[in-house]
Amino acid sequence: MPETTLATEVIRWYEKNARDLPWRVPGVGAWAILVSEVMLQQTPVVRVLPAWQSWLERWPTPAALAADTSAEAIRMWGRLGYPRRALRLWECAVAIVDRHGGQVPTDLDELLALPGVGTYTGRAVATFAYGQRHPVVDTNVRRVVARAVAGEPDAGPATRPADLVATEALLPAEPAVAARASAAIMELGAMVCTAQSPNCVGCPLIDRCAWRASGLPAPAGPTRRPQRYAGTDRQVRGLLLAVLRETTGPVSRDRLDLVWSDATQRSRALASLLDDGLVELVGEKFALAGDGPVAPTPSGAAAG
DNA sequence: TAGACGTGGTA
DNA sequence: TTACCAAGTCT
Repeated sequence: MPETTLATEVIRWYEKNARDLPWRVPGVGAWAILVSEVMLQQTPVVRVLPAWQSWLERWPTPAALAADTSAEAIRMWGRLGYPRRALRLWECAVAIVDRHGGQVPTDLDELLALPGVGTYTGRAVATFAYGQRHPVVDTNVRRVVARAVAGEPDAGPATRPADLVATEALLPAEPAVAARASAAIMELGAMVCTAQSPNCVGCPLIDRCAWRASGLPAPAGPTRRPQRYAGTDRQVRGLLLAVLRETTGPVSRDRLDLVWSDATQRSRALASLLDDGLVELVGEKFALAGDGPVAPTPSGAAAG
C-alpha cells in the first residue's frame, strides 16, 4: 500500500496537468465562480468559456444582473442549453441582492437556498470561492471514487448522500488543501479517468486503483435508456425559444407556428415554457419572460 | 426516484 | 446515422 494519500497523489498530478481555466485564476470572485458552475451544469467547458466571458463583462456583479431583465439573461444565455438555468441565475442574482446585500453568501445552507443551486453547485462555490471544506461531488468525482476506491466500473446514475460521505473521507483536514483536492479529483475525472476511454497509463492512481486491481471489469449493462432529442418536446421548446431570443418584442402565435408542424406538440411545448416562467403572454402575443412592454421599476414614476 | 430538461461534438 | 456524453437541478 502506498504511503501517500489518494488526495496527495491527485493534487501532485493536478499541479502539473491542470487546464488554465479562467474561473480558476486566483482572485476570481464568488459571483464569477457561481456563474461558471451554473453554466458548467451538463455543458462542456469549451462551450462555456466564451459565454462566461461575455456574461461577466456585461454583468460583473449580482446587482448588475438583477437590475437587468430576465429576458436579457435568457438571450445572453444563447445556445448553451437548458435555458431554465439562465432564468434561475437571474433569480439567483435578485435573491442575492434582496437577501444578502449583493454578496454571494458564504454559508452553505444559504447557498443551497438559492435558485438553481443544488448539492453540487452549492458546495463548489463554498469550496472554490471561499476555501471551505466540503465534499464537491459531480459526475467526474463520483466516477473516480467509484473506480479507484470502490473498484466499480462506473458510478450510479445520481448523486446520493453516500457519495458525499465517501468523498469527504478522502479530503485532507486542512480546508485549503481539501479544496485543492476536490478540484484535482474533478480534473482527473474530466481529463484522465473519463467515462469512455480512461487513460490509465497517465493516471497517478494507477498503482492504487481498485478497479484496475480487479482487472478493469466492464459495466454491467445498459444503465439507462438512451435520451432521444429529435422530435421531442425538448426540441420544440428549443425552437420556440430560439425565435423569441432573436426577437426584441412580443411575437405573434402565427410566427411561432412556423417552427413546428404538429400543433398539439407545439401547444404543449409553448404551455410548458409559460409554465416554467421562461415565456410570458403579452396580450395576444408571446415574449421572453421579462420582455413585456412594462417592466416595473422600483425607482420608476409609475405607481403600478 | 425516475424523468424532464438543450445543444453540439465525437466515434 | 445513431448513441453517448458534457462540472446538475427540480419535481
